[in-house]
Amino acid sequence: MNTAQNTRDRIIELGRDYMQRIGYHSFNYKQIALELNIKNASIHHYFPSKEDLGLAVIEKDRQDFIYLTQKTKKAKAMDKLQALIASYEYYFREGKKLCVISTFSSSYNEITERMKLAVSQYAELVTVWLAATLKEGLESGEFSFKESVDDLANVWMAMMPGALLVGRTGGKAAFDKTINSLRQTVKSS
Amino acid sequence: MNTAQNTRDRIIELGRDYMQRIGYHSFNYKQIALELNIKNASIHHYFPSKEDLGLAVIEKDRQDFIYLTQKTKKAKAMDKLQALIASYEYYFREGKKLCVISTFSSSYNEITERMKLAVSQYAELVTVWLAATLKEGLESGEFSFKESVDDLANVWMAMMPGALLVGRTGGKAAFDKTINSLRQTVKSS
DNA sequence: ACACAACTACCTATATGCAGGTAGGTATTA
DNA sequence: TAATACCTACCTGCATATAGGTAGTTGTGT
Repeated sequence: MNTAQNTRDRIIELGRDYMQRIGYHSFNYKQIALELNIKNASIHHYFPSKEDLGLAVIEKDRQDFIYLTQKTKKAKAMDKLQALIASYEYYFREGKKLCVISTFSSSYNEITERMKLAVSQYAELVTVWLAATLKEGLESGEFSFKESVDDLANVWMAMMPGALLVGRTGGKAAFDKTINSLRQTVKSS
Repeated sequence: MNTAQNTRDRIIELGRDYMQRIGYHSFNYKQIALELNIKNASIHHYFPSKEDLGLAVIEKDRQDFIYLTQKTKKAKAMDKLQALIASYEYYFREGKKLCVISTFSSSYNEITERMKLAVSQYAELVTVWLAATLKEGLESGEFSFKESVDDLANVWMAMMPGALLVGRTGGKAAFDKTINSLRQTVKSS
């Protein structure tokens, strides 16, 4: 997904990266202005307010997720889940980042209504996809678990960002353990 | 634990509350100065730097956790876990707060080394207590699960804050579902 | 083919506001 | 009289945002 061609796209990519690392509010225009060799004001040319950039980052990430789901459309259920896990492993490896959803969830009480809506809808989209994928794997006999599909989708939604948080304080070992436990949830009994 | 008598303690309590709601960096001295009817500079009298207050908040929360473990020392394993869960339910109910550990984990890449150490040690303390409690319940026959005690402790460490994050975007229903699934982990087959 | 209008992608300079922090003073209590 | 618990009055730095300008490009009518 790192196909940033023009300045606008590069701002979104860099912005997303910083936000995932240090959070939406700690991130500032100066950092990316410096890296892109443009001025602070030029970022305002593309994104008049910080909220605009925040929304663009959420939308970009949502598009990337949709792309991931389409790319794996014909894969086995486990491979679909593994594709998602892989991106989380990438986040952790590259600077202990959080995912975009948990980044904005962390700042949820201090973002605008439009942003809250955007994150919530994005989170719902992922939840629905997870539930569908779990159901698919269950029906094909690939998975085995006792919880309801919806409940397990919820568990995944909580544990994936949870693993990233735990990994920040507990290091790679803690992160890996959590992800492994997560994989086991579809192979219980 | 809300037994704030003197100004110093009240600053810690209010500081903790704000940090859990909006994060360590978004929180500022003015807010609590206003609520306590003192001036910004007076907070610096007790906590010369923001880091000092951050460390005090972590330490206070750690003490509260230790108090919880001692209060439930002779309780059944499930009641111990339930006591911890209850505080998370309280966090969610009262303003969609995060727990202190996940609050600082969220800001992990932008806090000082001393704070990182304090959070990590605190997280380790909780993990160890969880593992001990899970082991206790398993050996007494109260619990039943197939994972290793350490792995399941890790799952709890990830899912409790995860539930709070999920609850922010998905509302009370999502939070409750996740917590229920968490409870089921000690009763699987 | 050429003049001119309009747009894109930046720039400089500056306003505004706020956050963390300090210096030094006062009032109260032990 | 010394410590404690505040205060007033600042400084500094930085972050978001705006106003207004320039250089180059693209489109359009005659």
